[in-house]
Amino acid sequence: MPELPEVETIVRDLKKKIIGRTIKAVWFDAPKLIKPSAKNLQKIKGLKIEDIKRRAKNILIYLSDKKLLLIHQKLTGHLLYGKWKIKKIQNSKFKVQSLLKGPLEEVVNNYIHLILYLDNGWQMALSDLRKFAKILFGSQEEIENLEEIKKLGPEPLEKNFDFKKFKEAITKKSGKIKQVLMDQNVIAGIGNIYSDEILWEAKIHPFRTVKSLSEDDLKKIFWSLKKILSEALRLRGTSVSDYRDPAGKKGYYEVRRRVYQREGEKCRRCSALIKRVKIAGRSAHFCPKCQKI
DNA sequence: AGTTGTGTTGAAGA
DNA sequence: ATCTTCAACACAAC
Repeated sequence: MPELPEVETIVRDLKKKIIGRTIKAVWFDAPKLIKPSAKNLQKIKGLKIEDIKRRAKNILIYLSDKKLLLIHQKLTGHLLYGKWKIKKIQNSKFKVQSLLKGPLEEVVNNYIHLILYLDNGWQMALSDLRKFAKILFGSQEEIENLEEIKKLGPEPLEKNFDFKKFKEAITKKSGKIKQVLMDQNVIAGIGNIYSDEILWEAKIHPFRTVKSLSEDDLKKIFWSLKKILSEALRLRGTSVSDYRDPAGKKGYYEVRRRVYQREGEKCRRCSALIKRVKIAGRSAHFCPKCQKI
């Protein structure tokens, strides 16, 4: 599940590889993922990759001719950089196969549904097991001005995101703190993994309402947010299930996890057993002893 | 072997 | 408006 640290890792790695390259051809087998239409994506041929940025969990690939390719990897998508061949098997079926040995051969990297062929003989591909990803191709102006992009909350790792901005953002919403932290229009880039991790670090129960939080509680959450997200970014993200970097390799935050998917294991602070409960259809992990209501 | 969990987002329902 | 539920999809685990 790519959240801010994972998406940022992908963007930074891709920057080193594909900026300056021209797209020679495009292949895909899941046209439903592509908006406004898959046919329209053919117009990407011949365009040059000028820059890559991240906004929330979106990857923005800036192209020549003032065009923009937006990719949201959703749950199981991740961009890869490598070389593949499309192998035909009987009755018009086919299989995408990595030509490079190593991590790219791993099963999680073999749900390729989009390939951009670059002018250096390499390719950028999207692997997405569940086919939830969103691919948007259009003019820079058109995509940057989409309501869903414009209404996104502030970027939490930016230097100018201070406690004042955090408090402003978080207190404009009501509800449980975990849900508010995951709201992309409050703060951009936090999902299920890091909301659990941040609240454990801050010793705040995920069910606490924003209204019930003291100034001191908010400060603890703010500093935990900065600490956890930057640590996860430094460790190149979490690969509990299918996230991989563009080389197909895992992130290292997995081994440092405090609570996420550690139900029944010992709390790293007090040795109580980590609990998992449902909140609005998704699971929240927390320590029942350190994180009191 | 059918059911459930997985977790992002937008849309639909209440 | 604001909340919750669901659908999109594939696979593992039970």
